[in-house]
Amino acid sequence: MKLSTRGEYGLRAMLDLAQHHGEGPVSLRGIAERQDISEHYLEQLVSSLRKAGLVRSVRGSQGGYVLAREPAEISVGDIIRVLEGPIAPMECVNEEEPPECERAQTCITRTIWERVRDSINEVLDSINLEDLCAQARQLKQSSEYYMYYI
Amino acid sequence: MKLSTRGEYGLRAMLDLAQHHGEGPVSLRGIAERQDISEHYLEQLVSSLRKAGLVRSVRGSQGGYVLAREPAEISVGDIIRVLEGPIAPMECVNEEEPPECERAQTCITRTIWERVRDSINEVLDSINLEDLCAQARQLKQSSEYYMYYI
DNA sequence: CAATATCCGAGGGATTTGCTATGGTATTAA
DNA sequence: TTAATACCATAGCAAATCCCTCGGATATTG
Repeated sequence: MKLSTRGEYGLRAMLDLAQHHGEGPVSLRGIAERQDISEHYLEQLVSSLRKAGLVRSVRGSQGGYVLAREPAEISVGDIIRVLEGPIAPMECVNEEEPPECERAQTCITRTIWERVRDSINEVLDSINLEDLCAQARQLKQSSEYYMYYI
Repeated sequence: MKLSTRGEYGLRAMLDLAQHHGEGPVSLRGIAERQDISEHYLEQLVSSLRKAGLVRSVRGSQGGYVLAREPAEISVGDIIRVLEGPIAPMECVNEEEPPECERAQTCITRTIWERVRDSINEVLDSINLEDLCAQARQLKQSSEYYMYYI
């Protein structure tokens, strides 16, 4: 029941882009350094995000990536589902490619997994990148306040 | 973000025990046959459940396993956490063995995983074996009703 | 004693994860 | 033109995890 690093790194990269939103293209190298992620690995993740339409790329020197929509318009769920595939604690409740299962009609435990799936999606969809940016600003401010009084 | 077969099989085995609750020890072979699970593999799962105090064993001929508590007193969460380990979409929000993480104090995304973890636990803890038995009885009845009118 | 069970530890093949490596091509700012 | 960037594909691979299997030892009933 763990997320892989794809989701973790990808979300951190997207948050990084959100924090630089409006400042022009952000290079992969910059993200990789700030987030301490292998640049090459990150390339694979961002490629998925681009194909899914969550980021746009700007090629050439001084190029990089920008968010394809406003931070408030991109939910954590959008990002995680691109990088990890559809949320489903069991294959049998995969919303995109529901596999055949002869037990399907008589399976008691199945409704549990549906409820788990829905509740995860609800949480992930309730948080967007703007929320996370606001949280980051708040955290930064409170730590500066703390520094001031040392 | 998948559960392994440990959780799936283990829960089905526990449901099987709940459905035979009060009828004396149920053998692994019986469970394995009804649930179509390898008996040897099931043995390992049930061993964990026994060590966790969810089932009691009766050794020897005519032996088997019985639930250690009433079906209504055993939640799906109890079972899944024994077999899959503590629910945590990311290691950093593992409630039992929180790993050290230098980002911990400044990590924005962490709160997301905490909320996901809590919502999964909430769902799993809201369902117990008696609920599932009731659902199974209902399903059986409605299918018999259906058969009657064919 | 024989049959039926649980109990236990070791092992092992297949798959997935989390990268790294290689070697480019295409595009653009300066 | 040059440097900096995105873009692409393919391959490899060590480590971990998953999903069991195997071969017993031990306990209980009849």
